[in-house]
Amino acid sequence: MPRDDLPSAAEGGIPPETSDADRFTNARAIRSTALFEDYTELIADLSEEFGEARITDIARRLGVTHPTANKAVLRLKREGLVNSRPYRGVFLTEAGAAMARAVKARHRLVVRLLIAVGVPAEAAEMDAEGIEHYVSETTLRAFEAYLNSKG
Amino acid sequence: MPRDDLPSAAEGGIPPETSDADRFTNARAIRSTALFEDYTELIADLSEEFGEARITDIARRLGVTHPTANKAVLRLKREGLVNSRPYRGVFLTEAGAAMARAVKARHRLVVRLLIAVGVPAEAAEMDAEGIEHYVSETTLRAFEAYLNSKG
DNA sequence: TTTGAAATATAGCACGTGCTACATTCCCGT
DNA sequence: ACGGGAATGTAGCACGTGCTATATTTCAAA
Ligand SMILES: [Mn+2]
Ligand SMILES: [Mn+2]
Ligand SMILES: [Mn+2]
Ligand SMILES: [Mn+2]
Repeated sequence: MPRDDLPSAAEGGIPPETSDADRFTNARAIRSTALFEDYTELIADLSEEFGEARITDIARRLGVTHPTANKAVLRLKREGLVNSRPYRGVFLTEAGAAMARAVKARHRLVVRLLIAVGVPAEAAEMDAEGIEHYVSETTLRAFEAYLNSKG
Repeated sequence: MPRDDLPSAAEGGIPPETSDADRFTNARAIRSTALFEDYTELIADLSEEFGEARITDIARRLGVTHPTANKAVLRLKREGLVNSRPYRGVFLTEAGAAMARAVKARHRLVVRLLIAVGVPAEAAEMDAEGIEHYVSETTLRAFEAYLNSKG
């Protein structure tokens, strides 16, 4: 039977529109896609710079070892985000390229917003790498509106 | 030997102050502490509401199963952030309470900042749950300054 | 054309973070 | 005081994300 020496968490509160659990569940879901977002964005950058994305370059840019990058690329492949053949470069699929575009746009917008509210550029760049993944469409549009309403 | 049919990533660029790898490494480090931050903040909330934090309540608020919460609490304990005895509640240590205070302050500040730049309250609450963990001290101070410079 | 160093791949370890299934303990109502 | 349902704990699975060590492949210089 439920305890009742202490007030139950289930009773006594107006049911909030968004429960705590919803927020945390949302954050967990995003956490599991954040790595893919960073990879696709990076692969897009490398492809533009060098014409292809090599495992070694991916690993060095991310600050991980090659085996880690290689394993991640296999997961990206399984998810249909990249194409790759052994000992060759990694290339984004259409889905991967679409993700890369979205992530890059978000990344830039977050940095711009942070700088606009007075965050030093250095810190803005650093923090944006994590923040970007958690910014919803709604928030993104608000950032855009805010930046447009300025100089 | 290095390829040279394509320009190497190592050459040809001014060494940037903060490398890409630094940003990603920083984000990875934060990701590994984000869960602890959410737990300590939540345990502080439950302790204030009910006088103690029970595993079941923690699990329900986070939207995970009890075994998951239980295992996480064991990790928190190992890290010296909580005290707990079998079949009893979970209590923050001084270190845990300090973390909870810092995280809660950050959480609130992030929500306020988001709302201040025009993000709807609902989205601000949702996004802040992920964003909060990646906001550095520098950025935090910038947020404070920005909010003080407003009504 | 041979060959060796760089690049890439694979094997296997550690640990985190989730789950389900099952065991144990607690404590309220009777 | 005791019986049973709720709470808590534990075992074990899956998979992600990192690592080191080792094997394999590629390609440009000799
Ligand atoms: Mn990122
Ligand atoms: Mn990014
Ligand atoms: Mn959080
Ligand atoms: Mn929080």
